[in-house]
Amino acid sequence: MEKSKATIHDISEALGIDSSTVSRALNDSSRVKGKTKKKIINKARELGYQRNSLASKLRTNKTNTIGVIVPRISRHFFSSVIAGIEEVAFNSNYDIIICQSLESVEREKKLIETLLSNRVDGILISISMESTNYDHFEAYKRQGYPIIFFDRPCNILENTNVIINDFQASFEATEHLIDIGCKDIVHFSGPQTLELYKKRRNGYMAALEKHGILVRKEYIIESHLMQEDGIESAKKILNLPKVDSVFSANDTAAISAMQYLKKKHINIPKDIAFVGFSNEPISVVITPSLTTIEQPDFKMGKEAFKLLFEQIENKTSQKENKTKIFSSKLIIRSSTKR
Amino acid sequence: MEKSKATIHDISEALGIDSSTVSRALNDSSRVKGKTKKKIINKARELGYQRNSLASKLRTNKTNTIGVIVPRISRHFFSSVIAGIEEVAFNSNYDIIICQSLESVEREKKLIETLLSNRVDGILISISMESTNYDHFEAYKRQGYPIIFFDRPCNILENTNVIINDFQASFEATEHLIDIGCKDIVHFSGPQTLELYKKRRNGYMAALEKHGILVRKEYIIESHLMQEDGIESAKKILNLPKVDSVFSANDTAAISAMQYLKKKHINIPKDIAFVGFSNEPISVVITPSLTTIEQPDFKMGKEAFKLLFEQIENKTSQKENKTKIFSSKLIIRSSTKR
DNA sequence: TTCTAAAATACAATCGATTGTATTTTATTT
DNA sequence: AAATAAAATACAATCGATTGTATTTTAGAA
Repeated sequence: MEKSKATIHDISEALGIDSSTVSRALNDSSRVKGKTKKKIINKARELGYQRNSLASKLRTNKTNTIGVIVPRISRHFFSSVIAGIEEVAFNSNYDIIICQSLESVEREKKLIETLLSNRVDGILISISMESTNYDHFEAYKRQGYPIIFFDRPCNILENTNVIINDFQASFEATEHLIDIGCKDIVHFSGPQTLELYKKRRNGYMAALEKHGILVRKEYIIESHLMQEDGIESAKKILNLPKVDSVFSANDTAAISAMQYLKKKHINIPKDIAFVGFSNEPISVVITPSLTTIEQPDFKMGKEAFKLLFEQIENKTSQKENKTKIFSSKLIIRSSTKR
Repeated sequence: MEKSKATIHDISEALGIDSSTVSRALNDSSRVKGKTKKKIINKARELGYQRNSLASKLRTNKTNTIGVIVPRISRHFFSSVIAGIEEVAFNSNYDIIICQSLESVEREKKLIETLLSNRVDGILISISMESTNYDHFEAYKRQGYPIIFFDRPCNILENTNVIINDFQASFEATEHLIDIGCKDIVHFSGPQTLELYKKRRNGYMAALEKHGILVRKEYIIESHLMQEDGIESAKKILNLPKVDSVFSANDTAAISAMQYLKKKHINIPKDIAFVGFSNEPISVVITPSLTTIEQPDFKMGKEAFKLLFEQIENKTSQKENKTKIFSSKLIIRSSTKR
């Protein structure tokens, strides 16, 4: 009984004014004039009226809502991107639904289904590590459904990605290690199913090649780059003939590896120097502080929303690839100071 | 054109079967038997049918969705609580909408309005620091709207909170400092509008009193406990006559204060010992590692959802206070080792 | 074969808001 | 006062799915 909310029809009845007029009044239409409008608004307040968005969205076939899917919300990079998205979305009068895939494709697919069944106007997504094929994305894309990928791009036709120049960033990071005199450089790499990690690995390899350093397969350690993977990778390092530095494709793995090695009395950066990726807040707090790559997270979020917004509003340009590449910045800290 | 999705009526027409039967078939009702059901399901797949949840929710007046509002998703404690909520929600076939208030009441109110207009079945919330009065919550509560508070409780009548024993935890934390020989203990406190911070402060004071230590007002430094507040508070410490330790009501402020003091060549824990609150991942990485209080975040999330679920399903017991208090655990690390 | 019960499916109203069109009211002009 | 235009408001269909009730079909019994 208490749950039954007042509707425009209750207001309509109470005032003897048609519900269409009530609707227009509440939407501030010019077709209802001041006096009537005021009466309606007052009555609405009196009855504790609150618009039923479900009905409204159903009727108008527009939700003014977008879905945002990230691997995990606790990652600083992602929460910052979300902050950027929210800022612009708020100004454009869009709501956002935040979801986390937890790196599982299955969950990712289910989330997309849910978002679509709720008829969000578009989706911003950073795909999960588990995603090995892009068929489902391709299907949405083909239907002309507005969807934009950020950070972790998706290489399908006519697709829009918002990314950084991962190759270049990794190249610079690796070159920085070479500059300080490193030769035996390990790379912590992520799943090669993700374009992102391929590019980071390629950047690493290109830097080695440029400086005439042999690329050794066993010096590229692939994992999911989670905390526990960092420890495993650190153990593997200790079994390699000679290692003087690590370029990790993310901070999380770098940091847990550093901690493991510190416990084993290995001096960082003297014995092994470290470069991470993403500039998680933790990287400045750890001792030694971690050299890493800063991404323009907030700006990426803003841009991603803007591009999605364009796709939503002018249905025309959906087929165009508008990939936007941001540049990142190497932040040099103690973990590479010799 | 492409945006116009297939509906049950399209399936109905294509097969010459009434839409009501189609609806039942897709909902796996026993009123439609195997052969018809199969035909319908196949056609649905063929047409790329996808249920319109908006219509369904509107009709049934049930969304199977709850809203979760936290101050910020990037806080480890909150993202862990959310993980707990999601786990149980998933099993109960509920969707969750994650929102962040960013500690702003205005935003918080707007979020609640949006959630309600989308007719979520209930709300889980950890209120913002800015919230000074609970009128709006009281209103929902009075309407019998299912809403449960976690971590940061809301003291209104017949309300359910999922919290830890903040008084006890703070008492123990402070006593631990006393145990290691501290006497001049500063407390970093949060806004006293929040019950939570009052309790933490009271726990601190009670411990001092128990051990015959005078409570000095100027030793209680109140702020929003953000990163920049930690630095400000650290500066204030340096102006106090004598300080041998700090009990901070959260890790964030403790950590930024520690970093500031380290730069000023103050030895932690020798000169000043530190205890934080929440066990953020960063607290174990910083040097020295931070003694802090671990909260059962994941379990709290699970419990919060369960209680909300009960309220949603048996409308009867909504008026009952079922506050659940979890116990926390002091984790002793280097920042208090002498 | 006819009748009856049960099984299967169809009909039609409904959820709450929106919106194109129609109608009524008001104001203006002659 | 009548005619007309403009302003204000009412009517009714619609969005897509659900569901109580009614009807038709099928199967089994007499």
